[in-house]
Amino acid sequence: MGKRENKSKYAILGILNMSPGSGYDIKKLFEEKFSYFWNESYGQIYPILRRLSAEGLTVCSVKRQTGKPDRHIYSITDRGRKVLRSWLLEPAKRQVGRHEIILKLIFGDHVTVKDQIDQIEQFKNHHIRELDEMKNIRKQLESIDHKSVKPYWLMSAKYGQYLNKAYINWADDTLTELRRLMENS
Amino acid sequence: MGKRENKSKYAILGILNMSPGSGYDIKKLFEEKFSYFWNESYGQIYPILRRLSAEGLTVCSVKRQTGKPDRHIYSITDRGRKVLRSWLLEPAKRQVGRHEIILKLIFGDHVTVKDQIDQIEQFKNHHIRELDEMKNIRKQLESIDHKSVKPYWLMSAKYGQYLNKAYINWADDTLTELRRLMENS
DNA sequence: TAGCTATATATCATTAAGATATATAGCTAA
DNA sequence: TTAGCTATATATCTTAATGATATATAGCTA
Repeated sequence: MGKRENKSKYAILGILNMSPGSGYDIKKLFEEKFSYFWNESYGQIYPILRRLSAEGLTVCSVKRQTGKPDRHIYSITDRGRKVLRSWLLEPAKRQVGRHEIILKLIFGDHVTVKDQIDQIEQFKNHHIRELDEMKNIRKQLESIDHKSVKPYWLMSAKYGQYLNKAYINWADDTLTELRRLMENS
Repeated sequence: MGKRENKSKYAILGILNMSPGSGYDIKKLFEEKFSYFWNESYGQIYPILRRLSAEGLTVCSVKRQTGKPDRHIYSITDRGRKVLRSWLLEPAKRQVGRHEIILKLIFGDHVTVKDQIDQIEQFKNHHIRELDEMKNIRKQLESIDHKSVKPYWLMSAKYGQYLNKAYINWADDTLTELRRLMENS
């Protein structure tokens, strides 16, 4: 049994709880501020916004514009806040995720060790860049001084740092191993 | 542009390249040996197996059984191996993944700090258990002595260890921060 | 004997991701 | 100057992926 939940629904409610906005605003926010740990597509956002209003969890007001399409601005309702809250209290489910790099490693007695090394190096470089971005985000966050909200954003930036460091350390470890394999062959 | 790729297709080809098997075998293998970094559902496996055979990347032989449904055993072909190989050489794409725990943290100025602490503690416990499993897997791998294949499995077990340690360390860090927040309020 | 597990294939409904369609305005580089 | 890019804004379509369920039999166990 165990109903299948639409996570996007709660993610969107959460955003609207921070401040009202349009589908376009929501998408932009996910891209700019959440992209390291969450994404939403228009294919989810627009239909869900309509459904949320139909369910009374949000209300929509239309702002006419000239030249550009009208802005549909959604705000969360008290019912919406209640639904969001009960989701926040449920234990967070872990999503397994697909770690392509590991699949390729395991299947890769099929390619050369040199090819494997290239793979891992690209992987490592990606995470070095991402770690760097995380450090910048953290620096920016530490400079602002918005009580109450700030600590949570800081924690999430740290999350990114911890993870990226783990990826990089694993890559280094694996690269030494692979280089040893290459020499002994 | 940039075609959308079906990763499951390559994952399944990779499994069949290790040894021929049925859809059921493939599912079981993913659950037993890959579940920490990759999963496949029947909804993907069976249609893809048929498609692979239609494309000449696998061949299927039927083994009649009494009482149980016939076993459809798929083997990879040379063309299949070529397709797999070219995928293995492409740079592994990173999937962003949805880190529910972070969403809940950021949205959670809405629940009590105590609730947040409970969330993070559950998260931490989950990863402590998983780290433990990883250590066992690694111990088992180190006891076997299958040249050539073993190192890749070991590297993937280490990957799990590095990641789980990062999750646990982040959780500890975050918990101290949350407890400080609770005291100062 | 009722319920659970294992074997085995198959499909269905959702959920999610990614790409594209439509339309206008403003900016920029050939 | 005009062709192309970026930004604003909504909307939809296809494909991929997940999770649940259907069907059917055998063997084990409480």
